[in-house]
Amino acid sequence: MPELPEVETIRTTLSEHVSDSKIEKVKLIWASAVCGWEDQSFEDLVTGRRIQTIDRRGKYLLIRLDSDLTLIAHMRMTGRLNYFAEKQEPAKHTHVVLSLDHGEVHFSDVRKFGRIQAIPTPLCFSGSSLCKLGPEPLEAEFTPGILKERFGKKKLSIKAALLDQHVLAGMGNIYVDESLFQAGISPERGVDTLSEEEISKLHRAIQNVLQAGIDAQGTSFRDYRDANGEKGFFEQALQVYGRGGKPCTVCGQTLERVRLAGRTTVYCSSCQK
DNA sequence: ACTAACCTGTAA
DNA sequence: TTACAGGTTAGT
Repeated sequence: MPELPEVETIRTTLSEHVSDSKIEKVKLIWASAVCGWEDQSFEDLVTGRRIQTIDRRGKYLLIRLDSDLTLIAHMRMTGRLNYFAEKQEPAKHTHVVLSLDHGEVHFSDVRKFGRIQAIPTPLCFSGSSLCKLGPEPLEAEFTPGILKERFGKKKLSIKAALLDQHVLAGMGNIYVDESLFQAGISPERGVDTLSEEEISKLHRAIQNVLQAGIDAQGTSFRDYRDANGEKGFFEQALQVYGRGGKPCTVCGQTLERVRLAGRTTVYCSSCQK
């Protein structure tokens, strides 16, 4: 489900409620959703800790606890983190309940792909999947030159390259298709065929689209909700994702729907070359 | 570089 | 009944 804008929205909406809260109790309804550290269980590590801040890296949430512990959470397709001010009976598909000194956080996930892993903070970027992630697309250090460098001399479609979290962190199927549309580049193009100008255009499109997604609090095409259970409204702004067979909003031509890099891909063969 | 696997729900 | 869904990983 969530890509960078959705994860960022969960981060901000959850932070508002839980910063400086103490986790008094951990209830595991489906224990495989969590992972402890070495021989210490998730419950033992987390119980009694205080939540400090929440960071984000790509599509990962980093929930910083005191005593140098971090919870690395990934929502995958349908994961949710919800905050409730009052004690709640866990809804269907809720796997973990964190009882705070005020309120509760519920982690739920219909498809059971999402995970929350407890790890010592100093090991966050060396001992986890975070260490190999590509650059953060909205940070100042991310330039067209860096994007070109990340593509290297790979022999990949631009669609596959942008979906690869080691190339660039945080993009998923929605925002890749939208960025390529805005840049006027066909998803089938090989990364090695892009000119400097096209890479610059793509760089700008990526930043525009992701920032617009954050401003709209994400895309709730299906399941996505923020920590308050609210939908995002970027769906209204989608130009291509989910619009295969419909007319292009710019030129009116019917949008193509193909399978690329294992994912459904929608684009306008007239506007995107 | 592609496919299957991990899961459940929904829509065709 | 089948195909497909916002993701990632481990296999060919």
